[in-house]
Amino acid sequence: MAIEYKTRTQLVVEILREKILSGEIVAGQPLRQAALAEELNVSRIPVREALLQLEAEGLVSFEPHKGASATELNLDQVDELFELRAMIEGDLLAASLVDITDEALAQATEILAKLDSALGKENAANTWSELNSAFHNCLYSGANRPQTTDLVNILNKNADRYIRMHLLWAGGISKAGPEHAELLAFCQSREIDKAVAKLKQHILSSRDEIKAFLQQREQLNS
Amino acid sequence: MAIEYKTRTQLVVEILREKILSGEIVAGQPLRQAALAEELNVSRIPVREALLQLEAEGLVSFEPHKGASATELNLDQVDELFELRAMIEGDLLAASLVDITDEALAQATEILAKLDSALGKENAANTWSELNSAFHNCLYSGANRPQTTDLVNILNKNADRYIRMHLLWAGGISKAGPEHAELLAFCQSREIDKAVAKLKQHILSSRDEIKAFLQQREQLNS
DNA sequence: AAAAACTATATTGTATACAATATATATTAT
DNA sequence: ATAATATATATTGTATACAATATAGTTTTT
Repeated sequence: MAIEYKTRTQLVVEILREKILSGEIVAGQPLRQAALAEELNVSRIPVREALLQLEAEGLVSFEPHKGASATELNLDQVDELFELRAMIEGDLLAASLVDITDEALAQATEILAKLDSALGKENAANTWSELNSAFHNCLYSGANRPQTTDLVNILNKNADRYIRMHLLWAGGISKAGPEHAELLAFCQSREIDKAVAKLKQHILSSRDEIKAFLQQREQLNS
Repeated sequence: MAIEYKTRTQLVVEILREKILSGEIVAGQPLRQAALAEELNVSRIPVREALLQLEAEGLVSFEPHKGASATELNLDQVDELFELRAMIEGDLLAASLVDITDEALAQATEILAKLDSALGKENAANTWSELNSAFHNCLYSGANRPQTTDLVNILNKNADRYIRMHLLWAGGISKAGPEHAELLAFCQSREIDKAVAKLKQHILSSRDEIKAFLQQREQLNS
C-alpha cells in the first residue's frame, strides 16, 4: 500500500473531524484558530482551510470575524437529518439492487460479521461507525450514482456523531444487529421493496432511539 | 437596508460563482490562484478559501498540488443531479403544502408574474434563475426543514449552470412557463399529490431538454 | 447608577515571503 | 532516436507578519 502524502490541511481536517465525531470537541464550544494551530504544530492557514471544509460537511459553523464552533443539532434537526437519509438511501438502495454484484453482497456479509464481533469490544464506537458506513456503502455500490453516494456520506458523517454518542452512553443501537441481517437477506434474495422498507425502518428506528436518548439527557440538564 | 461589509473571501466566492454559472469561466479550464488574485486585487489566501467553498458547492474541483478547475458535468451526472432534485424537492413540497400560508402563495404568484415578463428581456438568464429559485423556495417555505432547504439550494446552484446555458443557447426551457402556472394552481387548491407530480415532471422535463441540448452539442464537437 | 464613548485586548482576515510539489525543459545514457 | 535522469520553471502549500474587526473593560457623560 502506497503511503499517501497529505497536505497539512487534509491532516487537520481528519484530526478535527475525528475530535468532533468522538465528542472530544464539544458542540457549541468555540474553535480558536491560534490554539488549534499551536496544538497541531501548524500555522493558522491550514487550520482555517480545514474549518472551511468541515463547515461544508456540516460539522462546523464558521461566522466571519466571530470564529468557528462545532455545530449542534437540536431534536428537530436530528429528525430532519434522519428522514432525509431514509429517503435518499432508500432510493439509492433500490437503484443499486437492480444490478448489484454477488461480489459486493459477499463483501457486505463479511463486514457484517466484523460488525457483530466489534460491538462488545473496546473502542467499539469508532470501529463500529466505520464498519457500519462500509456496510451501507457496499449495498449502494450497484447504483453507480457517485454524486448521490457522496451526499449520503456527508449526511452520515453528521448522523455519525449521534450514533456514536448513543453507542457510548446508552450501550448502542439495540436493534441494529438483527436489522442489518434482515436487510442483507432481502438484498441477497433481490426483494427490492422489502429491502428498501427494512432499510428505511432501520434508519428511522435508530432516529427514534437517538431522539429518546437526547430527550432524556435534556431533561437531566434542566 | 444596511450595507453588509463582507470579507474578501466572500466577495471572491460571489464573483467566481457568478463567472462559473454564467459560463464566463469555462468548465475544465484551470483556475490559477495567482492570476485570479491579481485580477481581483487580493492575495492568494482569499482566492484559495473561495475555491474551497466553491468546491463544497460542487462548482469547482480542487486537487492538492495540482490546482482547481470549474467542474464539468457529463450526461450521467446531469441525470443524477436532476433526479435527486426531483425526489428531494417533491418530498419537500409535499411537507410544505400541509401548512403553507396564503401569504407565501400570494408571493409565489407575484414572482411568477415577474418570471414570465423577464423571459423576453435582455439579461434574461441571470434574473430568470434568481426568480426561478425564489419561486420554488416560496413553495417550500411551509415545510420548515432548514437543512433540506439548504441542500436543495446547493443542488440548484449546480443545476443552474445548465439551465442558464440552455436559456442562453437554445432560447430557454420552453415548457417552464405553463408548468409553473399549473404547479401553482395545484398548490393553491392544496392538491398535494397533483402538485408533487407536476413538480417532479417539471424538473425531469427540464432535465430532458438540457440533456438533449448537451447531446446535440457533443455531436457537433466530435 | 445607567448609558454612552472610549480605550485595550483578543481574535480573525489577508498580504507577503518562503517551502514543497508538480510540470516542462534540457541533458545524459543506452 | 528513445528512454531515463537531471535541472529549471511554474504553481501550489504554509509560515509569518501585519491589518481589520469584535469583545471586554474602563472612563466619561447624563
